[in-house]
Amino acid sequence: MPKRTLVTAALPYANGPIHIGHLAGVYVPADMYVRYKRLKGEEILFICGSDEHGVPITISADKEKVTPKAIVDRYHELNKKSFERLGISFDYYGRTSSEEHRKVSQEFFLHLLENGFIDTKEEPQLYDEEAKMFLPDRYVEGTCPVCSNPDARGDQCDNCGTYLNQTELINPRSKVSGSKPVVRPTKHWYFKLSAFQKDLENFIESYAGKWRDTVVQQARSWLKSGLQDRPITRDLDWGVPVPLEGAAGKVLYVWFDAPIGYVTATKEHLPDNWQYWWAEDKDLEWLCFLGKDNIVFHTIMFPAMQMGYNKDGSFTYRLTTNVPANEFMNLEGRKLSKSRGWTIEPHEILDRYDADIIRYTIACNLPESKDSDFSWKDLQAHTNNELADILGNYANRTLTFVKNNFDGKVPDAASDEQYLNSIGEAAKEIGSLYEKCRLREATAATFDIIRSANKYFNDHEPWKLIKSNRDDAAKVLRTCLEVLRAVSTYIAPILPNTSDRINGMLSIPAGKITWDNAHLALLTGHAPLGEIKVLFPKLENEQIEAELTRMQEMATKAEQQTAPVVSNAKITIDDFKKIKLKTAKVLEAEAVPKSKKLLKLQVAVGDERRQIVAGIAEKYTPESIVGKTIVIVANLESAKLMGIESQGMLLAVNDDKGVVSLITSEKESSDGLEVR
RNA sequence: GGCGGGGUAGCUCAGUUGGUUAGAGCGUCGGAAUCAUAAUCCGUAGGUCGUGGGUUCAAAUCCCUCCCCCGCUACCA
Repeated sequence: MPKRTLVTAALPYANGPIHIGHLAGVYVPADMYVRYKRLKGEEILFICGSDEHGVPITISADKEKVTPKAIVDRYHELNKKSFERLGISFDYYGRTSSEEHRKVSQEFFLHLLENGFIDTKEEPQLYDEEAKMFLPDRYVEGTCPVCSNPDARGDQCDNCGTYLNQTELINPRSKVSGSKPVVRPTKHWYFKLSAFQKDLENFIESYAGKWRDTVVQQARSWLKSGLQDRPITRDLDWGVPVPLEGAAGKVLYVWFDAPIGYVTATKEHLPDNWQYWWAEDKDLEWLCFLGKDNIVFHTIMFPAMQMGYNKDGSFTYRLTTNVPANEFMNLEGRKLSKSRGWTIEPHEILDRYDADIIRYTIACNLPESKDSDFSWKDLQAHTNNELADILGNYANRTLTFVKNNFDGKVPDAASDEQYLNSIGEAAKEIGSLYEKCRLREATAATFDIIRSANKYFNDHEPWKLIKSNRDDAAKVLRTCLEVLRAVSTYIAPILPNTSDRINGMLSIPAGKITWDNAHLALLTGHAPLGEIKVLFPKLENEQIEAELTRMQEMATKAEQQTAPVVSNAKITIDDFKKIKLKTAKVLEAEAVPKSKKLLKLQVAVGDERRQIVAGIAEKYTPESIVGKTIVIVANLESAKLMGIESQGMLLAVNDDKGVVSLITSEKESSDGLEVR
């Protein structure tokens, strides 16, 4: 069988639009790789699709009072469209809510069950008697047992950050009916991940030194900690139903069914031939493009699932042969965050910007070895200084020169083979960078070729030759045109639209030229060229400023929406009198172990001694606070923070970066005095 | 808190089996040229390689401390 490569890109979660971070981490690099391979004439299949199950989607649906299907339909279509507009050239873009995916996932589950890698466990879980359903973590709210926040979620308390088990919540309430849920035993299915410890260690070590270091290290880190069996079912009605008797209301956990989506999509695309891309075969490679948050699922979880499936020998899945995971891309120096309004979504900006300039800016800043940054000024700089000035201007000066001096026809002259061959050599180097998934370097090296072409034009001064020796000028321009044609191939993985546009101006049909023959002289003398168009108009400062302003506005708006509602209602003096503020002298202070922010203080309030736990450790050391006279709220209900009782609260000036300064009394005053 | 990754020129990033004056692109400054979207080409300046220590004849590179950023994770390696 011929050597072939399956490329998958992590399935975007259909609970929102993809953003520029996804593009940089996964889809642009995957697409560049795939397009390169196609130009090499290699057999390749590029698979992706929407990941459409899981609790966050049902929560969004509840919030909007629509069905989960309505949510995933919306974002599936939106994202699919965005990918098309960006030229991400999937061979097939599936979705995990499809009927085929249900079948494939259930078959996978049953096969693992038969092979003995799935267990069941009974465990207590909260059940909503009114809604008649078990409640997944996030469907329960209640009082946090650690910090007493009344609105902690079943999986985590947003106030103190503690991860919780839903049964730990005090006064739990169902988000579905509002009623108080009861604890009931429920059965869940577990994948025996622990059984694959040894096999996975061998698997990962066999790729040590070949895969990116960060990927191997991350996987090792998981293995070192010892693998635990993981639950693969949840009580939910949105997802792939567990195909067993007595499993009503149980669906497969999204982490289990999502990677199977790669198989499903292949099957839907090639119903009769999908095994060609999935059956173990030394000539078949499988590359998983994904972001760093996804490494564990593709190096540990899914390989283990495949190993379990393969055990009986009826079908042997190809395990991944490379996981070129990327780090994250920040935006204007800050982390991307949809909830903070700090994001760029392709469907928003593709009306204003050529997809290729976005692809190029991303390609120049791929977060291959560490987090990188996307900024509008950077987009402007790359567009104006490189795309317009180096590539666009090279095309323009060459074509215009031919138009003005050679009647707009390819000069009928021999080209400079030595120079063309040197370009062919450079392209070989670039090819090996693509093979190694060093795509940012490949991008830079590609533009070095175009820089050399500008230099060639300069050095040979055809504008002088045309007056003294027309034949020599013809040779130079013929060469420059051939180089432009070659360049249109070399840029195709990065700038597919631009490549087509250049081919159009050269009047050559796309498709006949390969990566390996692109440097050969392939034009025909006297062939007329097409209409010359400017490839990249420059981006003006005003336009970039407008984008920055727009982003600030979005962020401000998001902040206002999420900011806690501060009541503007006036309070009476009597209300204020309810709060007893007193001075207190700090006698002792120590850091609370295992906490970042907390200090445990012993304070004197008059004759009384109190213990107060305060979140000021990031700004104050225990030593620096001992002896200070501070202000506390003396009649606050006591609370437990990290299991330590706190009898009161101290006052301090806060800003968004945390506590800035304690409120102390200006003059030395004794403790226990009232503050008014 | 634990684990993993990162902290190198104004900006975005390369660079570790330790070894001559630490690299690239962009930006800066100067020059050449004028075919071209004033676009190109050549040259210049600019870094105590996060901090503090250690190993070594020699450290951006190896070891240790600490600080900062990112991801994963949560009675836990």
